Amino acid sequence: MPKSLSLSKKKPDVTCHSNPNVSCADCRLNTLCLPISLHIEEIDILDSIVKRGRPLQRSNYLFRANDEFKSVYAVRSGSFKTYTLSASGEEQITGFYLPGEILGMDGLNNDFHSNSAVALETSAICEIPFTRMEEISLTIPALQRRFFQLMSKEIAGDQQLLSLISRNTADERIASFLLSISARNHQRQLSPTSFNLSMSRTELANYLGLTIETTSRVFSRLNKKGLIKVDKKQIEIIDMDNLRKSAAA
Amino acid sequence: MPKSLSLSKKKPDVTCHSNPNVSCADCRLNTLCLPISLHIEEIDILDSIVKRGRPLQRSNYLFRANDEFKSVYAVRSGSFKTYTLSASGEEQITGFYLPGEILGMDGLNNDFHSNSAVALETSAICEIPFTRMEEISLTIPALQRRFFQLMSKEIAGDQQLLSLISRNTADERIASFLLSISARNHQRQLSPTSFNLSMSRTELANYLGLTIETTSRVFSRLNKKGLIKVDKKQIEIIDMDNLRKSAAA
DNA sequence: CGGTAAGTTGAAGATTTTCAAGTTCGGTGG
DNA sequence: CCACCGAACTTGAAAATCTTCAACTTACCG
Repeated sequence: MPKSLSLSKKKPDVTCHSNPNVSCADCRLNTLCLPISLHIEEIDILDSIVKRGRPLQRSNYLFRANDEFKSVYAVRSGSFKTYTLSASGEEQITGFYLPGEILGMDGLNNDFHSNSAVALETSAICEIPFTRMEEISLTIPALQRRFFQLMSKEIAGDQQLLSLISRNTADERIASFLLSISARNHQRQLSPTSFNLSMSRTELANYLGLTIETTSRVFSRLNKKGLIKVDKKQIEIIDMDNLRKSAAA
Repeated sequence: MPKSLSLSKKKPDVTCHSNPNVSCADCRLNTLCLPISLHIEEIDILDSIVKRGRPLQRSNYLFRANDEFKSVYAVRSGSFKTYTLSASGEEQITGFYLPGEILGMDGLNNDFHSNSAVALETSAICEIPFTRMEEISLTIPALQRRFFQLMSKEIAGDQQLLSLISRNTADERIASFLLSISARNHQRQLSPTSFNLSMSRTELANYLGLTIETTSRVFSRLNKKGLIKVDKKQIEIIDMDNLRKSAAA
């Protein structure tokens, strides 16, 4: 996806969030990401342990299930999916992660990741070594609290998804999903009505507990009803009010 | 809510886990609960902030959605369900909690509980004031880590449930659920093959994303197949191997 | 002992899945 | 630059599972 890709090289450009030179203090995502509610000195300490690597290409793994848990990761640009394998070995997508969101917290349970994480497009991440973070958390209570919050939010998100899948129809699930992406884009100063889905229909179907055919049919239906305009992965929300009603359930 | 108020009267009976006088160090659940991997001195510090209250009766609330978040709770005896309300106001049960399990972590996100928690039977709990726990966590790294682990486990559990609901048939869901209860009982030195479900069919159906009728039919079917013996809420697992196969998917 | 809540069972209906056939897109090589 | 190939997606029709509606039985509580 045509997001950024600035491959460093040139002068520091603090406006571009995929630039590996941008510190947490300067990062335009720091109102969404881990640093929320930290003071500037605290942010600098956090910043000192963050590793900023080169971008991952589409379908590259950030970590795999059963990898040793060492770090959590903040999405700097691009997007990721995480998935677990079900008892029978099928992929179950557990989340999509956008810039400013944290992934990898599934690994704290027993020192190994239970999920795998894959880049859906060219993406950049900030790696936060967990042991280091734990150490500095002991001296920055706000950071400890923030991390608890993030995990709690993850739980809340999973529970909401659970409710969505277990109580709502296919149309409602897709509509809710689109509204979720819309809202998350809005938080990032991106258009809430026009965006590009970085995941395939298959991945979306999997996430929402549907088949690809049903998912495809729902997109066609919402398109025909005039609630959204679908052009492959490019989505435009035409009638937000009625899309909300479709999601309501 | 009728929390704390430890009645403490008679002589300490360390064998009974619903006795409010049992300290963490003596509690027979301390290999499951928060104290895992803490040293004895650390357990004593943790113990000093734990409030042990009188039992809650069936259908009493431990906390309600939108209550201010103050504490997390360890189940001492009995059992609880937690639930959220969906967009349309329907109850979505998010978990069942057995002795030694921790609930209430949904509240860290924004200082208010997103779930409500209700006793399914007469139950006792240990209340752990969260601010106090955060404070002592700063001096007991193992406790901080343990709490991260518990939250991570909660996430893993939710994701597994998600996968179960979104990929498995009604029979598989019920079979998996029974196996889960069986395993958790086993951890508590209770019979893994004979136990009493503390939740109603309606609650179980809700939790597994089914209707009560389907749930009832599945119980009848598993009973007829000779995998389990159902007598109201009393369940006996007759053929563990085939029950596992039924859950496999 | 009666009344209400909980659970069971049957039959019809509905949504989603499965199976199948196309279509479109995107990349690759000629 | 175009043609070709596979992957992704779309659409239709049949099949399956689950839900809904309904009637009935059983259990629980005062």
